[in-house]
Amino acid sequence: MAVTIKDIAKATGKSITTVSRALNDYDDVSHETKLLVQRVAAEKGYTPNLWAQRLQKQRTETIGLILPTRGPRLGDPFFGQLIAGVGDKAGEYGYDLLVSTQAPDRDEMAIYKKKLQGRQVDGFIIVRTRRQDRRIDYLRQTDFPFVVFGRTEGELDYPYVDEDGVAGMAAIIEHLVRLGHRRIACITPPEELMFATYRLQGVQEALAQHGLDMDPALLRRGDLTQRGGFAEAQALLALPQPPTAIVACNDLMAFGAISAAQQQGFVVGRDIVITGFDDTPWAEHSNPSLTTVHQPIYEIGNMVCDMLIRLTQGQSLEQRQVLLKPRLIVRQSCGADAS
Amino acid sequence: MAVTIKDIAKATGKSITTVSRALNDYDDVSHETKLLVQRVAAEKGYTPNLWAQRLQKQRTETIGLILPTRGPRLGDPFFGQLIAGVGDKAGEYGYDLLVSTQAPDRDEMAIYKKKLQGRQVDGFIIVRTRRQDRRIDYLRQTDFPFVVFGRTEGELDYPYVDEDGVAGMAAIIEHLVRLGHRRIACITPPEELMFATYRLQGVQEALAQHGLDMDPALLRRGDLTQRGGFAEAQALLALPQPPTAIVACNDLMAFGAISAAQQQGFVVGRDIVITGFDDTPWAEHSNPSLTTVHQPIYEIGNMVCDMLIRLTQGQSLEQRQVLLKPRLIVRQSCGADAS
DNA sequence: ATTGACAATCAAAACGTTTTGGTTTAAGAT
DNA sequence: ATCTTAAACCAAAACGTTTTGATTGTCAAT
Repeated sequence: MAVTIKDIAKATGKSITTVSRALNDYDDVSHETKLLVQRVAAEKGYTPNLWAQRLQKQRTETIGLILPTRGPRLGDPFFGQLIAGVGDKAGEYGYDLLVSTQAPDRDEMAIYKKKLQGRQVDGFIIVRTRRQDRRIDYLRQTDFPFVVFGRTEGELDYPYVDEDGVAGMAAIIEHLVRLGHRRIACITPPEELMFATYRLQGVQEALAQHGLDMDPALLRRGDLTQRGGFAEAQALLALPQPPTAIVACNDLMAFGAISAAQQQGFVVGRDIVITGFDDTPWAEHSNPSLTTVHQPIYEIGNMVCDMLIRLTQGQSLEQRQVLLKPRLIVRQSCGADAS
Repeated sequence: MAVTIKDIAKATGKSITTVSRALNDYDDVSHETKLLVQRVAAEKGYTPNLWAQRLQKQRTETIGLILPTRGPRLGDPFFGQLIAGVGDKAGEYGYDLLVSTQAPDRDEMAIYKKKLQGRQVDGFIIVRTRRQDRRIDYLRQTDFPFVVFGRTEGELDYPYVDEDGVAGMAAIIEHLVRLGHRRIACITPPEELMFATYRLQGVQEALAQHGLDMDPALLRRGDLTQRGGFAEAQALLALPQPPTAIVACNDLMAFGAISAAQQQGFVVGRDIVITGFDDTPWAEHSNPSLTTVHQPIYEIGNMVCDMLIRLTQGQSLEQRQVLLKPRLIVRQSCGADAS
């Protein structure tokens, strides 16, 4: 059936030891033997059995990514780009990417435990961090390699890559205040997510710096989906004193808010301005194009994967903790000209 | 370090054979021994080493999904939903999902070969089929399990799930013709993709049934991205005799076409109508909401994964080849009232 | 007392590969 | 001729688990 190292040994007249050492370029195997073994292996289509290798070498060369959601929410381009970034970098190193989705009937921590205790992955990438994140607590407690896209509350003594959401949202608020907006609403993510805290903090601090208090009625809790953004924007626009600006904490919710505004006859960018956060690939080409904060999700995927693989290979990281500077992208949804 | 079966054997005073058979519920192990072994294993946090199991059992319980693209294009909700559908179903069976990214260039087959020859997966899910698809040719030739989302040219003697793109596009054309449109443009996918052929066939046959020929100037080749749809719609709208309707073969390109039309001052749904295909989660909430053909990508992901796992477990499939009936979803982008 | 059946357990082999440490041969130095 | 060294190769053990087939002890029937 499948070609094994024994088949190559038989065909070459060498021992399985020599075949193995020839294929792995040991210096105590002659050049002639190496060429012979490698030729025969290629002819017969021999590929090492990975399970046998992993068992013997006690290495998996596999990255674990457990997506903290399931179902159609994975249509959110955030996840697609992240998987792309992680997957492409893992592929460069010859590592595998093991993806799991989180079903509601399955205990999240059980999945982590099973893969860790079964030594199925060399490390995990953690995404969409919560303020108190038991995933991170567990991995620290077991001293198992991981890298985080995001941060948590408390001691940040683990490697992470994050974008400065405080500064990003502050940049948006400052831009809107400069445009003359004083009644600014905010649609935030679910509060257990750590980035919700940072982004709201950025909004509130920037408002305070301009002597503006946020009217509590202008603070809505969204669920990161377009549908959620649509619903919250409808509620905001129905207020006795509706906002002149809606600051959504991610692009998806901003798209939903734009739809809600447009359906009520508002011209977005003139009658009301709406902003997002992420700069998903779609933001530039939507109508109107979306003002947002650029977050290089694909590149972050590359970075966290690179860091994790280096960690699992015993290499030191040049930077253990990276906080990316946000970049404000001004487009039509806040009134800028098409560009 | 990690708890092995030897540790449990030592702690229980039983042989490793008995421990294994107790954990795997063999009927020749006493109930008392089973309880003892299972208790000790739980206390010590024992999880079997998966590589050892896979080596011994010659089973991987892993599904291979090699996404035929790289980089930010994975932000396309098609891929996110597919991964969700496959991942959720794999999780239900306790199977792993191994995701790789690889553009369809000359290295593509090397990844398939490596995973197949290394017995790293039990089977593959193939997506975004081409008219001549060397992936499918290779898997058939090697008699390796796979299930396809889509079809190819020629003999369809493999298990697949697809949606009837001919009928779906025909339904759109008929709807537009009924609305009075006679100058209908079409933005197709790259022609090597098999579904491009089916969808264009649906367009052309439906037009012919109404005595309409497609003006070659109204046939544009897109690349499935929003940006591509934008560019093609711009070209179409710049024609001396622009179309009154643009039929895009996927939602992303339709969104791009909508943006292009709106930027030129057209009211989509009144001045021009635009349709898509997929019914991505965003189609309903965009502005205007998009008329499209529903394609249950998440459910298809479930189905192909289910079929593949059954195949790898030696079960027969109730249906080896599923052609889903399309469902036309009429929304505002073709002039329907908001609903 | 002997034999047969059954419950329960266990040693050994197996899976495919890598690594450790041993063996053999040939060449060069003494 | 003898000893040493280096090149090249190989047998055995190892990795952790599962499966096969053997063994042991007990009980019931003859």
